[in-house]
Amino acid sequence: MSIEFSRTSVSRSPRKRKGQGGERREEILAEALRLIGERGVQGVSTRQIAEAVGISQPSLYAYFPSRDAIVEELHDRAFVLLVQALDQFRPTPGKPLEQAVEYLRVYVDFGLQNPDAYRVAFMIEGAAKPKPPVADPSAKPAMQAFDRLREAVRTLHLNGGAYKADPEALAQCLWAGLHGLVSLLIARPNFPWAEREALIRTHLILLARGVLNDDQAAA
Amino acid sequence: MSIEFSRTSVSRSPRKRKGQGGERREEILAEALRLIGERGVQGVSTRQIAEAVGISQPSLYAYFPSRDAIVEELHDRAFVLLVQALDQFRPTPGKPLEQAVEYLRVYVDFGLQNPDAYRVAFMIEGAAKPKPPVADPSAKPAMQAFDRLREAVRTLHLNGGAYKADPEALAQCLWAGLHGLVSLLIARPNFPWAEREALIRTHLILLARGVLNDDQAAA
Amino acid sequence: MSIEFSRTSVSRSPRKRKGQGGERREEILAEALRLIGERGVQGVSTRQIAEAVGISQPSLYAYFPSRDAIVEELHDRAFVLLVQALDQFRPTPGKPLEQAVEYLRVYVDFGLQNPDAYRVAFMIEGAAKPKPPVADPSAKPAMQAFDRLREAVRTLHLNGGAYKADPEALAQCLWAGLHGLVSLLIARPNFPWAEREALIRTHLILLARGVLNDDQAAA
Amino acid sequence: MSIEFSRTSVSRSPRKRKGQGGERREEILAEALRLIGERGVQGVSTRQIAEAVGISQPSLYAYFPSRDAIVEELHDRAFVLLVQALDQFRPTPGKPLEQAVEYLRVYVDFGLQNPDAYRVAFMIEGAAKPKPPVADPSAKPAMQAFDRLREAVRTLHLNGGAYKADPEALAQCLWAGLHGLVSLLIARPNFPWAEREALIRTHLILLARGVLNDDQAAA
DNA sequence: TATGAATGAGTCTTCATTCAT
DNA sequence: GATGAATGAAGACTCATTCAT
Repeated sequence: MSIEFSRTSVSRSPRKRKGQGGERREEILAEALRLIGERGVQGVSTRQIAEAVGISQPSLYAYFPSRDAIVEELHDRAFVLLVQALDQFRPTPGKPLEQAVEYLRVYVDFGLQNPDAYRVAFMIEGAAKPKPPVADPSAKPAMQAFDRLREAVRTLHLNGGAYKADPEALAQCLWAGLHGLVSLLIARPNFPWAEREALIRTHLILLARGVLNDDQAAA
Repeated sequence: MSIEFSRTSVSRSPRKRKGQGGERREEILAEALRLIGERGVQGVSTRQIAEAVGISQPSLYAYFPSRDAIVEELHDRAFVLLVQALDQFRPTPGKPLEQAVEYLRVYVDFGLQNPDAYRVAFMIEGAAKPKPPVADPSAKPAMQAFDRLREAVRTLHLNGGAYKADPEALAQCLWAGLHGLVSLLIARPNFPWAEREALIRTHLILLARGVLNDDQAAA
Repeated sequence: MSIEFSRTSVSRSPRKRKGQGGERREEILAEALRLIGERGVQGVSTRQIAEAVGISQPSLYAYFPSRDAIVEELHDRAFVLLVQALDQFRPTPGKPLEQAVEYLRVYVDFGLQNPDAYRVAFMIEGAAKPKPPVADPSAKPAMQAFDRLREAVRTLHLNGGAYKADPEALAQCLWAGLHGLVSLLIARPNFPWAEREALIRTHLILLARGVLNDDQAAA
Repeated sequence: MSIEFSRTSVSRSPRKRKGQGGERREEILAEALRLIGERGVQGVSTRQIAEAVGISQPSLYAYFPSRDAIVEELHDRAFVLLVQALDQFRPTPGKPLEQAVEYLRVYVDFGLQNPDAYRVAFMIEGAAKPKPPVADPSAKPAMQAFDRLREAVRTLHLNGGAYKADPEALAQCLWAGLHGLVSLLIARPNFPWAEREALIRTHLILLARGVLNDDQAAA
């Protein structure tokens, strides 16, 4: 699963061999993401992107107003992809906990299979710009992604029992737990990790059970 | 709790008003850390550090052979500090789980009280340099920090019961869980987090219980 | 005779007032050569070159990948020019020795009329980089220049008599003799040299006769 | 034959182990010369010299007013050494030409055995400073060295016959011939030189015969 | 005699961006 | 759409030198 987007939706007529509006744009995004994966967000320059795409440096500015705009778009798209992946999940019948583990696994797999996208989405140590908080936060793809986790928590409890802890907090714990594993696996590939499959499964069960049985936790 | 070390407390002779050997060095490290917290590792230049300290750019090179050496020292120091914080923990009598929560809380508090240090230690999206793996990895402070978590898992089980899951994997899950929360709280201060105290407590209980009762998890 | 090449004469379209593709490039090379003549290879910086050309420092890098690339191009061009000069020589009828003197005079005149080029070609005290020896050395312009001297020695003997000494060694002596005079005249303009014309003529006759009559030398 | 100087003449009392006035000075000169041989005149910094000697950078300025002063002293000393070498020559009985060849050989051997000194003396592409011509040029060691060659020419002709060419010009030709070979052998060690012994001998015979028989040359 | 500290000027090079074409 | 040319600002780093100690 690579991070190429709905290039199908834009246009079809193969008039020009190259360029063709949206395609170039996609190409730029794809190369930028690839390079970011290789060298980190700050390590990628417009020069490098342009060269990788095969266009001149200023030509980038025909598609994006600035370098940051490229990164930002990749950022947003990554969340869209994550949401898509989560939404495509269809649980296999079984115990709620197993279903939850399967669901969380989608998150983990997304991160591990799209490390570049995940990096761009969650791991850029940006200038921590005090960006004016968005008017409608839920509109931002980032929030949509978190919504899924919130729903997951609700679902778990609908099927499993009442909870005591704040469900919002529980969802945030879930997110933190997932993010911790994914980000460390991506960022520290040389760490002497335990066998990956067992590690992930152990982690997910730990998290899911924690959410499911939070009544005991708060006790 | 700032990232200054005892070595500053040693120098005695107040010969020079400025500089005084190690002081300037500490000052450089402190300002560098502060700036990194503000702008990210890659966003800080030697120029900025020098200006912040109040010395000329070349003067930095009297104390450090390169910019990376500064970052590396901050990196190592951060781990040392973390280990120190963990080692200073003295449990209050009580249930093992509560003690564990208290212990993990040290990790979280360290990260939240030293966000810059934590950033430098765990959140730099380095070029992922394939640095030749160190001869004795356990010597690196980074590993020493993880050792504490490994011991924590062992302790939990000594007091609480046998486990089924790989204790190494469990320790890694613990780390991932802690890191996820700390790194997100640091990196996304604008996120609509739940009330912090409750959030942290919920998270730590979730993790500690998960480790303590992993026998059920693997069941 | 300046060190500009025919490639400048090709570009035709006077689209841009400045730059115009190759022209800027030639300008850079010309100014660099001039400055090197003034201050030595190591004494010239990209700043100075850029200023002399009237462009910004970074603009140099649109034409050359590095400072060394400029020097290298000047180096190679100097040899090309020397070879061209030697190849354009057409002997006036006369005694072989006189013809040889005329020919060697071309070498000397080239050096004295293009002191900067000669400096770059033969007198740069490089880091003596152990540059990996080129695969086909004869391809390098430097070798082509020496080939001309080798041929000169052969020609002298074809017309003049058999020799005993190694003709390769003789050619090298010739080169050394020529280079000694040219390089000293260039490098030590303040030395109380004898009248230049007489000096050169005496030197060239000495060398040519030495090559022509080497049979006696070895005797 | 290395380029250490009359350190004997300065002081003898071995009071201080190190330093002792002149010794440090000699050490500095020696290391500077060595480094220049390795990296070229412009490639050597005061930092490197100081480090090689084992003193601090500013300490150099206790012995020399500037970096250039070090180079200049090395320059002058090299000439002194060359003159010494030439003056120590004692001809073995034999033909004048053979004696001349032996004498010129001293020059060549000096250069090849002291390439660093020779470099500093004759091959630095200095800023070609328009140094105000010295009041009494013959006082400068450089001139003294050339005097020896002038005498050599005179001696050759005293023993061998009258000459037509200007003896001063002849001496300069001799110098140029010698310098050309030595400087090229030093500067281009990778050139495919003929067997060195034969090359040198051929060259010297060529030069000596040229001077001896210049009457024919001018004919 | 020696030096630790410091620096202004300078090194080469890369950056994101603009503009006329 | 696209680009060749250009640039101000900044990047890390080295230089020879000074000065108070």
